[in-house]
Amino acid sequence: MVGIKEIAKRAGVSVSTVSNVLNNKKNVGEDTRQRVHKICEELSYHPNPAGRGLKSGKPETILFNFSDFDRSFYLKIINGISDYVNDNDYDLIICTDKSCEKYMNNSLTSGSIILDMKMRDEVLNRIASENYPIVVLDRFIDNPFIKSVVVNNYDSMYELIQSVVDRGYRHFGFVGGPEETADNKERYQAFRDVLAANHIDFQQKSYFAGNYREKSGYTAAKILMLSRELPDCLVCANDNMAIGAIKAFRENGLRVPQDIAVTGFDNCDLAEAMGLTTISIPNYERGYIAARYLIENIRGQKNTETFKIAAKIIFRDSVGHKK
Amino acid sequence: MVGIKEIAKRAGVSVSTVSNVLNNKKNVGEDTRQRVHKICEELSYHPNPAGRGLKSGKPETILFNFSDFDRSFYLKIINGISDYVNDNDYDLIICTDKSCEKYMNNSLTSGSIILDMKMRDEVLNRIASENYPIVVLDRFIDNPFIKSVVVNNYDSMYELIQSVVDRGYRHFGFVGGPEETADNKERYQAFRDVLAANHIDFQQKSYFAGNYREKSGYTAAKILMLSRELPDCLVCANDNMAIGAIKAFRENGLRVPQDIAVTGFDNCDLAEAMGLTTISIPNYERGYIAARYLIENIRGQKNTETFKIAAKIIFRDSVGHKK
DNA sequence: TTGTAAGCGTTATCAA
DNA sequence: TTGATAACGCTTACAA
Repeated sequence: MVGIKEIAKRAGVSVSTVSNVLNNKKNVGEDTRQRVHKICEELSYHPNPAGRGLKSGKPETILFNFSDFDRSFYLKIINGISDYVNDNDYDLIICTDKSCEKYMNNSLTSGSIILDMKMRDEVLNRIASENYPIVVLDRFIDNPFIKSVVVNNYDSMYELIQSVVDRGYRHFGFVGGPEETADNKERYQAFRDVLAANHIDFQQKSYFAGNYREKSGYTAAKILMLSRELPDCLVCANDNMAIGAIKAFRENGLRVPQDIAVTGFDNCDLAEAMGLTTISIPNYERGYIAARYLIENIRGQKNTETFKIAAKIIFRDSVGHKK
Repeated sequence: MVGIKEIAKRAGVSVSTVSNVLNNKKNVGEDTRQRVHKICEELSYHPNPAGRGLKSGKPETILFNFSDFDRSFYLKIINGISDYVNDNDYDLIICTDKSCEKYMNNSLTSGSIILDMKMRDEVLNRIASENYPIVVLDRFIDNPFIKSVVVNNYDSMYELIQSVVDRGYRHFGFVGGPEETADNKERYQAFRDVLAANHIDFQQKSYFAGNYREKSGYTAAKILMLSRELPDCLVCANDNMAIGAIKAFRENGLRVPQDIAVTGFDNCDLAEAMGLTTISIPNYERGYIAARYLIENIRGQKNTETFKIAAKIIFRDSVGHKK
């Protein structure tokens, strides 16, 4: 592995001069600069971030952490993060599991964006500091060094369900996501609040606990079909589960929306093809904004007010009009 | 940031003892071991990989590099890599752009899996070495330290097109991917070879150059519809472009497959919903296998024979039977 | 304008 | 069973 010493030797200068060239310090002669650059080029030398970070603690790199491979819109979030980060001359590394804690220190990365729910709040509270800011997606943490970027789940879900009620639907089922997650709680609460506001009854037996995966929506629908009376409309806390439910209904000869309407949340790639009524989350923008706040905070700003992203309701064929 | 010194001080021992505890050396007293572990726990201390890598050069971490966010099956590849890597007590970091070269050295990572075509062969040839093995996906590099894991594009495409010919189709169009990529070349070659074997004429004007994005398939179809005579079947080098083409056809009132059949390659999420006849690449397995070979080579094996993954043909409604 | 040397957090060697 | 110390690749005072 070619290092700074090798470059220095070949250029006939000291390592500090090479370092100065690479860090664009002005105290170095033009000819020396040229020579060093040329040699670095030839040997395709890249400073080792390990050595660099160890010393200076300013590793122009940020970390993104996620782990749910079933949620394909994550790629859009990564895309948004990646674009902002590149435009601002930072690097991005992504970790997909708990081991990312090892990289969350300011000799390797200068801040993190966290999406993985497996990363506990308490751990983040311990790691976040004056010189290691963190941005969390889809949850709220009250900490002066952690900024939350969340989707406005409540308002958009409220509006969607109210529209469905306006179309004449009165009997609802609900398939929830992981119960401890903030977004699931808000989506469910909005759903319940609309029903209450419209004096519509909802029984606990019509609630199905899922995990945001397609399979769990499929299973919920199968169970639902065993019951005596089907609801008019099955509200799902995300698209994957809604799609699973639609598949189950169709397999059993039920028509969507004539026999039962279905709604989702996310507007994933498949939602359009399946004709699913859902709520569109601007994922690219979400990543972009998260990266922007993180880098601003790394650069000294202290903005940790929670940011709420607006979502957009999209009506498609999976909901009709009930006379 | 809490480091080994802090732990040593609190435990009343030297840094080397702490290091020995953390690396499970046997030359340390049981009580000392316990005490050190307890303190690490309390402070949630993780050894800094920068310092560690710098010294020992054995950073149980591998790197994955990709950058095309439009290809959502990449998540499945990452999933496969992640699972194998975790099962073998390695860590995974992912880089999405050229800056990953910085992390491709054995003080930070011990090997890489490369999917991004923007990473040039010559660069990889320079980086790969005895103690930095590389696995490349979807391309072939002849280097004793680089293993290629590729999809058997040719055989599966050949079989698919022959089946389409068997169903009576005789007039073909082709939408290609980036011309320099190996997979596009093989898919196109198989296509041409089937036509030749069946004495079917193919004119250059029926070839459309795309870039694997949906938009380019859409555009190709739009252009195609301007020509006097439509082919019976439009063969696309991947699903995204096939889906773009189908959308364009439908917008113009053409029915698939009655007016024109369409085939893809990849079996992406949308393919099923769109009823697209395509070739299924086992992506999870692809990632898993790539990670397996990489880690085996890191551990001293020297297996750089090219590995070909079999793909599976899936007939759906986008191809019918031509009388 | 350039070079010397200390120090970043860790592991490895060797002495105690 | 432990501890002192050099070394890893790099940056940064500071000296020349």
